[in-house]
Amino acid sequence: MTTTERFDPRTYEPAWRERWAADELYRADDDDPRAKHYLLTMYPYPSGDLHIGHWYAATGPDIVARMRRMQGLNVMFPMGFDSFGLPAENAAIDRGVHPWEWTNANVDRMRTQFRSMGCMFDWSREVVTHDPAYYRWTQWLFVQFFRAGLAYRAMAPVDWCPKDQVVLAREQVEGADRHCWRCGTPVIKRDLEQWFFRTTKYADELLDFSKIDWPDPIRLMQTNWIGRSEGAEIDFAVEADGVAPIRVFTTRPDTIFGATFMVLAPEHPAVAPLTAPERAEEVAAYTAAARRETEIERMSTERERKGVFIGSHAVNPMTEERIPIWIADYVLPGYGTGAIMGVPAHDERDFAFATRYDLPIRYVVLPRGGTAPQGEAFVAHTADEVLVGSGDFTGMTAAEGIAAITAELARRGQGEAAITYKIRDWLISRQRYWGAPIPIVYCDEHGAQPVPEDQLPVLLPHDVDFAPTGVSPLQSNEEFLNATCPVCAGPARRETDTMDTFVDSSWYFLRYASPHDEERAWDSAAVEDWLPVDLYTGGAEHAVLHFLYARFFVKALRDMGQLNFDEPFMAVRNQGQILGADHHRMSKSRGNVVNPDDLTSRFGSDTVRCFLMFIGPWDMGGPWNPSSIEGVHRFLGRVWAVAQAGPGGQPRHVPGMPPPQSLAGEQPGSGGEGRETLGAIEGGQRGLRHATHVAIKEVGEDYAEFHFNTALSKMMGLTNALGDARDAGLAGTDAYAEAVDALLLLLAPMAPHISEELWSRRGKPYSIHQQAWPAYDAGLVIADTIELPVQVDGKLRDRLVVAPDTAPDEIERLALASERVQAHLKGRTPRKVVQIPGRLVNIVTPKND
RNA sequence: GCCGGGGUGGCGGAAUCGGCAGACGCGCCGGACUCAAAAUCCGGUGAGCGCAAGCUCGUGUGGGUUCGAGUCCCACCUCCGGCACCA
Repeated sequence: MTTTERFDPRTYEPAWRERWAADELYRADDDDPRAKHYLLTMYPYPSGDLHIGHWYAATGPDIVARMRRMQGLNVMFPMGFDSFGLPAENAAIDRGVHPWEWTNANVDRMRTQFRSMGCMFDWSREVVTHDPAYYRWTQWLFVQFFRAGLAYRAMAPVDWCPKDQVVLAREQVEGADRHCWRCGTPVIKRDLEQWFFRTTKYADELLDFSKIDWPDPIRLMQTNWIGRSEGAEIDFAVEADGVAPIRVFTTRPDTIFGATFMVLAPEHPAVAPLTAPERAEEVAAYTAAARRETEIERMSTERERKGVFIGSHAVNPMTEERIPIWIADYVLPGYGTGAIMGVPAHDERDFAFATRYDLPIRYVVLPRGGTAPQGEAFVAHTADEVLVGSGDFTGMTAAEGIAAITAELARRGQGEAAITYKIRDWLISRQRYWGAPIPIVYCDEHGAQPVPEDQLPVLLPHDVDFAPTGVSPLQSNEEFLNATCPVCAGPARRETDTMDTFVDSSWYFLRYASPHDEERAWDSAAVEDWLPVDLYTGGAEHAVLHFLYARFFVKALRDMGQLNFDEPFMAVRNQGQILGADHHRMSKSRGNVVNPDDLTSRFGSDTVRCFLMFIGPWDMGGPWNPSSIEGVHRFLGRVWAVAQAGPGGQPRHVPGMPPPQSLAGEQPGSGGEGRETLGAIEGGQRGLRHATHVAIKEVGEDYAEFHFNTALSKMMGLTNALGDARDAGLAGTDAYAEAVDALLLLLAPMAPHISEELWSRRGKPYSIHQQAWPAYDAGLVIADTIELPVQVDGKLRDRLVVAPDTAPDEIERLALASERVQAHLKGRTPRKVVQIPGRLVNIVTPKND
């Protein structure tokens, strides 16, 4: 060994990255005999530059991937780009750059930036969704969905973003003001013919999380989004010739005796035939107003619960009473049957409506022995409510009433038990250019026909007019428009909408298994070997978008016989979001985006990685505050020093860093007596080995649980112990060498460069990233002595230092013998002594008086 | 309004099958080195009282259970995220 140079990551980091890449160190081989392990982190949208959030999101799973590989698994950790999407098209409109050029330039730049992170991505499997070699198969999948009846075209009231000039999926409309997820503009409703995927078919199965290990918040969000409600559908006859009974949905059939009116959504098909002539004008005005109103305007009138009586009556099948039929926009056309029975006594919305329009309110379910409340609806529903004024059903509990009334209606053919869901089918067509064209042609004779599979991909034409007009730019290209009907070979028109980019990302994780296959979307053997993904990481903001769509895709493809598993991702972990220093989401417009390049050029990649992992719990994120990055850099500098300390307690001088041990053992009060690690050093090599093996155990456990911040703090602890050991003259010992080797191996996943560099300098075989993960010795994890706190009445009064296996009787004797304990006992005899083995002793004094 | 997650030193955060609150780091104070500075190293650092030994208080607020509560229970306050009239 020669004199250690100054710690400067810039001198070795790029060289190691080049060597790893040249050696294809991270390539996942299909034929590798070790157990396959598929670890995936969400691929990014190529917006232009990598920002600090990308680093944060990728470093966590990279650490786990590296550890798993050291633990002997054949790990695949791929990366790619979700490269279709609106920003590319907006760049074309704003700057006149073609989306193809813009996107390719961004992908190239971000790929380079990604490589500077030192992640173990297997770039040989890269997937880029705007590549025709990829979207060919996205289109092929659409055709399979179409043939399976899971893709269909329908006229529907849809959410339309007036700024982006495009329809949106329900999942892409956010907030109380119903704004576009991308640009924030409030959406409006339009009736348009659109393409849908039949996600509702899988509503029930999507509620089943029993096979997967996902974060509770995501499971809850999906469960709420799917919104399963059990109840009944009930037919109400109407007093009008030739009009069928109106079917309502309710979760509370037990309250039917309190149904004193009916409300239809303004869009309900029975409104027209049931509107009395004298009410026609008012009904038309109300319906037109409801159609015209934006969601914001509807919100502002939310509490008013306005509606119009349409002049007809229905008959309550239980009371046989005539009840008026109203329309109101608080009844939604797309949920349930678009019609409700109004039970004002037991529903707050119905109550407000009945109060406004002076409709009868009749309480039919009450607490046992209770009386009707005044001025409010009674909506409680527990085992303690009973039916009143409900004919033969009076006296039943609410639960019994639900079952009995549903059964009676079914017996009469007037209803049945029913389940409804909030989830709607996924609207996937977009009136934009930069996406995979929907592979459909329209023939006058044969209607919508899928493009034959051997004609895929339907290529995006280069030459179109990007100006947003509300119809797809593809309509401006005549050559693209004209097609041939696959049935009759006659002239046909091509579909010009493209697919939602979430379709691309609903199967990209399958493509990684065989990314270069030109014959099919994926090689079944490879997919069966690698899939499902063992562990997937990404942002929780995709809870009801990507995370739900991907599950739908896998279930649908399973039923088509294309896949043999039920869930795409066996385990999911969500990272938190790094916010700007201003506590707002990072965005170019806010100017709060942090560029990692500035940091890496100063501190190197390892420091930035470690710092990001040290900020706090990985799933929490938080506002950007780089103030403590220097501390993490100093830590790596200490690792650099202790790993290269020479034997004989004479650490080498590090140029630029004065010898840190210059005071050791000479200056009172400066030798580290206050250090917690001193106990370890006093125990000599055994103490250092104890510290080493505790670290091996705990760092491994922390990594596996994504607790990177505490893992790093424990490695700091081991490094400090090494510093003390060096200062105590242990630098040449076996225990010291073992501790340094262990520290480097533990650090390798988080700081891959410095660990490789120091490993190499210690003359160890290349590469540290191919070494086995260290094992700990359980015997060495146990300390020689433990310190037991001694409390009197729950307050700390003294400490005992004993061997871990000291008998309880002996501990009690020692505790009671303590002078400080005796001082607090003041001669009293303890009432009892509580001992928690290995944790503490508490001496309880007699109660006063 | 409904659902979910949080509130711990000056700061980021540790510690929850109830058991030494504040690990680790930042910042700050003091010291070593230096002509000086930077860098580095060593020590101190929750608050109050005390010369000290030590004592008291202290995890959003108010109650409770317990030998013992940041952790459990009840009632609140507050911040963040999700949903948006779902019958």
